[in-house]
Amino acid sequence: MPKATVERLPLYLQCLQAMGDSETTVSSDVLANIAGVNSANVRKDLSYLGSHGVRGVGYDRLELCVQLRRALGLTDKWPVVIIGVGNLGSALANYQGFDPSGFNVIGLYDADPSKIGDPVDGHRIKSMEELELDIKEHDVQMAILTTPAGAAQEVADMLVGAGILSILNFAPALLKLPDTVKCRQVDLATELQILSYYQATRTA
Amino acid sequence: MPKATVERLPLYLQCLQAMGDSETTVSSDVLANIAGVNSANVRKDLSYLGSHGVRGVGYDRLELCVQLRRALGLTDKWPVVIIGVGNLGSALANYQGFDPSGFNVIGLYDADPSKIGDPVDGHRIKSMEELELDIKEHDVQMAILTTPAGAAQEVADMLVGAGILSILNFAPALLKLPDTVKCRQVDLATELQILSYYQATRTA
DNA sequence: AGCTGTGAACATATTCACAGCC
DNA sequence: GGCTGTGAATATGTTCACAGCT
Repeated sequence: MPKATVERLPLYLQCLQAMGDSETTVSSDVLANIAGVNSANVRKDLSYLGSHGVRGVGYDRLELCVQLRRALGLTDKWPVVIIGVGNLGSALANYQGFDPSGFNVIGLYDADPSKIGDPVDGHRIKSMEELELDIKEHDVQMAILTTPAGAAQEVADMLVGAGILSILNFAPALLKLPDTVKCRQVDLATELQILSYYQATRTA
Repeated sequence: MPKATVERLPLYLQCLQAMGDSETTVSSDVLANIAGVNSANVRKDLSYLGSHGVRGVGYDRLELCVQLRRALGLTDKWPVVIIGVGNLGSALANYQGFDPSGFNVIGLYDADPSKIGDPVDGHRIKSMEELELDIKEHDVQMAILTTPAGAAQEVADMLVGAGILSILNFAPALLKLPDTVKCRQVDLATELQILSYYQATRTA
């Protein structure tokens, strides 16, 4: 499946879920409008699912959700760990969308001994030693990194050593990782700077 | 400038800044390695800056930083507002990277009357009425949206009405905006789901 | 009539490969 | 020798346009 398509599938899923149960059927045109994409693009993307829309009608909304979830590997819940329980880590820990999206936060970890044991959204913050054990015990493959930039690489190395294969990195630091590990970087400064470019170009 | 290039410029800037003052000169090869990009790609990207690297030597690091910042429209600081001071909004308010990145948080706003006046990182949370006034008074063009999903569209409409032209949206909701307004969506569930796809494909 | 699925056309992005300069 | 800048080649992504099904 093309990279560009993979990156749009969650968007379609989000659109379909947001529509609610009012519609049983959705056309590529309607979905395209909500998602802000060309309708041919939607059809081509969905064709990779081996999806079967009905000509003259559209796609069955619920069946399409199931197919999207299957294609994205969301049939079972992935266990994930969150490392670094500062403001951002706490914010993510409190996020209510993990479960419906297909993920299960199994633990929060921090290097600061004074935080260990503190409650956050039904969890108690655990130590880095426990992190390594938990990853191995629960076969965790995905980690969310919300440490300060300075600690990110060190933690990442440990995660990789423990068997983590996918990292979602919110720390403003570029990680050096083996290419067996997939990483997505979410960076506030980067996003704002991209907006800045278009904002500046507008007036120029 | 190509969209793909614009989205890489902040990355280069981040790499150059992270290098510190040890190097006065950088080759496309070195930068490419740190950024995880092909070196021809780096050179082509930088050629849009009207940059002048020196053959046989490379680029002057500091001059390149200046050129990148200029190209991204970061010569002056952009005033930005943050709307929705929950966990995530607080996390962003405490982020130390705004100033060096070229942004200046001028205010935090929340719809919840019980929060108004609370201190967060040197600011006091203000009301939505003040938001509208502040935007007009300071000519603010960029807003960061960290409200709950349910409130996002309503707030966005207000922002657009007040004159905001760029929105960085962390709320898990797709905004319907006039096409004069540029929006970037940062969505945790989406990012994890993309990782899920690659994680699942790995074993399949 | 209304929609999907898809080949063909087009557009964008990446990489190669090398001439040209320091 | 070592690097940049860039045309040409390739790869990827998007959109058009329409045949084909219901």
